[in-house]
Amino acid sequence: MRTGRPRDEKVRLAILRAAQELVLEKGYSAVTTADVAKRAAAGKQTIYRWWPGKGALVLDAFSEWVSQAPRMSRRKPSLSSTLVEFCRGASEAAPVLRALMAEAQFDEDLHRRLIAQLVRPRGDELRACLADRRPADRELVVNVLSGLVWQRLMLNEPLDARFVRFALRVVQRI
Amino acid sequence: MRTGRPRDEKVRLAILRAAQELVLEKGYSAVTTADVAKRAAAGKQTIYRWWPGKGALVLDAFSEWVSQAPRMSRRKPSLSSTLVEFCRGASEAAPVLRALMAEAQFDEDLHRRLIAQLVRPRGDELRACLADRRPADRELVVNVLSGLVWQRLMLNEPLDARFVRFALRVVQRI
Amino acid sequence: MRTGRPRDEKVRLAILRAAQELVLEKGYSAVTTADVAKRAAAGKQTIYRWWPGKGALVLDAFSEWVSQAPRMSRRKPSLSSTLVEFCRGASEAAPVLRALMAEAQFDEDLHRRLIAQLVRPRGDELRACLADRRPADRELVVNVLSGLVWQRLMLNEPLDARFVRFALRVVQRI
Amino acid sequence: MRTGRPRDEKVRLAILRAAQELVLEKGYSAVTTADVAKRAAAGKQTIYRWWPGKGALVLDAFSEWVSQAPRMSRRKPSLSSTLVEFCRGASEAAPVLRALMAEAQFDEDLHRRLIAQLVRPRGDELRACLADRRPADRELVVNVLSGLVWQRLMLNEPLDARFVRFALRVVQRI
DNA sequence: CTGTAAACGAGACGGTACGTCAAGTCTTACC
DNA sequence: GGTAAGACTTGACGTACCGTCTCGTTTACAG
Repeated sequence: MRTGRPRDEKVRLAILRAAQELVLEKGYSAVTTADVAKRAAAGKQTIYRWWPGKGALVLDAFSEWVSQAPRMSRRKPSLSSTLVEFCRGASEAAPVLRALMAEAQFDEDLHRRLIAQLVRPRGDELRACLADRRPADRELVVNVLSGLVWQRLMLNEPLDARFVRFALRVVQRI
Repeated sequence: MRTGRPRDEKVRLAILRAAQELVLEKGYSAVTTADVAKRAAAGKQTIYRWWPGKGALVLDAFSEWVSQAPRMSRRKPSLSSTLVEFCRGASEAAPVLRALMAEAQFDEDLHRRLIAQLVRPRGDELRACLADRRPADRELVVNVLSGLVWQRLMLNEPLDARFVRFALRVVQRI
Repeated sequence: MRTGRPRDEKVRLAILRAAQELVLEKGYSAVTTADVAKRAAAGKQTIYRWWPGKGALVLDAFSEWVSQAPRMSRRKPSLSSTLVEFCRGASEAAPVLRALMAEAQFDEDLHRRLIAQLVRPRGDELRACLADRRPADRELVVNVLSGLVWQRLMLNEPLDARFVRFALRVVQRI
Repeated sequence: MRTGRPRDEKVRLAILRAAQELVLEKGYSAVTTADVAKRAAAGKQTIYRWWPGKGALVLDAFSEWVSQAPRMSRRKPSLSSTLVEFCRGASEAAPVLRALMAEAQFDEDLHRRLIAQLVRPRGDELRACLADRRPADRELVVNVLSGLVWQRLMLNEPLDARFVRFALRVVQRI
């Protein structure tokens, strides 16, 4: 049986919400774990008990945010609509995504989490839209598309409609 | 006319060499400007007088390194040989490139320098190999290739021969 | 009438024993209430329910220890033998006594407890050996002797036989 | 030759003054190194560069304070006047002295500093007043007097005129 | 040859974030 | 209501790195 005081879900949510708000307000690098604790009316120690650092915390905060917009559609979505939606989300969260990917370059653990929580799921979504392609082609397309998107993010170029058309044109050629 | 003591070229080179050595030995994030100054038998101030920070310094250090292997060939190189060479270089310097691109996400100025000194030149090299393609296609291919490479770097996946074959296959389809 | 579960004497003793052991093993300041709880297989709350803090707990732990060596002698003991015994005890427990007196300087409540449980009883023992002196002299001697001992403790100087001779010489002069 | 930027005397004094002021205002344990740094408009690191911690800093701050009241008298002062002066100073600074002696019980280095900077000098002053006594007696008296004073401090009892008379009576008997 | 002005090595400095630690309180389920 | 377990808030701690500053010294060029 589990003993001791159970983890307080309200505190967990308050921390995630505070992290998200602060990052949106001031940007990733201007936020400190102490700021988040303050805003969440929590102790710094509580944050460090459950997350290894700012990166993993912010990643969780935005992972939950993404998950709150569930993909309900029962039917297989089209590639183009998925890509549009994909770029819209990435565009909104661009500063956070850039910061997380950057931080992950300095932090092996965060790198793993980032891939598992953000990179892979998005790849899988794309893959799901390409069920009718041959497996080898599918990987090609997924790699090219996500490569284009991440490059665009890191080079701080817009992920707009023009980009989506560009990407789709590339894919049709393959 | 400029008066005062002129900049000491030996010092400049010692700093660049020290930066390069230390980054190769301990990795980008484990090196501080103070470390570089110490190793180069220079003062921290001398570093900050000529570079805005660690990022720009390391970028310069590795730009010079890259330039030391000049592309001598007078004749237009093939895309595949260029890509092979490209990946070989990127693979060797992968940890530094990852760190610089990451740091650039937090530093507007470094971001500009990185694009001007590393990203754009490499794009131009690729473009030069694609002189026979239609301009629109050329951009497509350059984008896709550099997207694939940077993604590979940031996800810490190998830029090996298998990857080169993969990339070339993609390009041939376009 | 008292309701609810009565205080568990075994727990009380386990806590006191754990506190004593740990303080002897690692020293007062290296021990935390959490450590004591762990060793005693008790909860931190149980400690804080019955003692205001580490200081009072350790004081109790060592008060009991001291009391376990009860002074049985029915006849009035001599000053010199009392002093010898006094110094022997103080010497053994010196680190704890130093720490408790130190802690008491930052904690009003512990200060009172320390005086009531350790300082005053020892003064009274001395007083009992000086029944044949004039009251005013008696206070003089008690003050001088306990002053010498506490000073010796706080300055971390030995309370050895040489010191006892020294102290007795002082007293004979008064 | 001394190289590098020399230590800034103004900063050193600002830190000592800030430490002294804050300790007098809020009491030793309510003051943190960060507070002192803030008040002195200094960096925390600057404090830790020159002092091992709060204890040594406060000790220095009050050592200087004591030294600013120099004993100018060329002629040998009387024991009683020295003792009066002694008690007056100890009485004023009582809270700080108690805290420092307490802290020193947990900190070997501070203990040494405290003895060298405060305990020994005061003992020497007393010794100087007892030049006409036999050496063995002298030590006796010095020990008894300082023992009485420190005990009085640690037990938080007043070092008033009554105490001085008491102490002098003791000494005359020896 | 001499004065001036910038470069330089050394390292102190103010500032800020970090991650850890202990103290004391609170919340479960069990007894 | 006592108890074990352990999560919680709070706040000090000491460290690390950043970029600036302030010394004394060195080096070129100007007068």
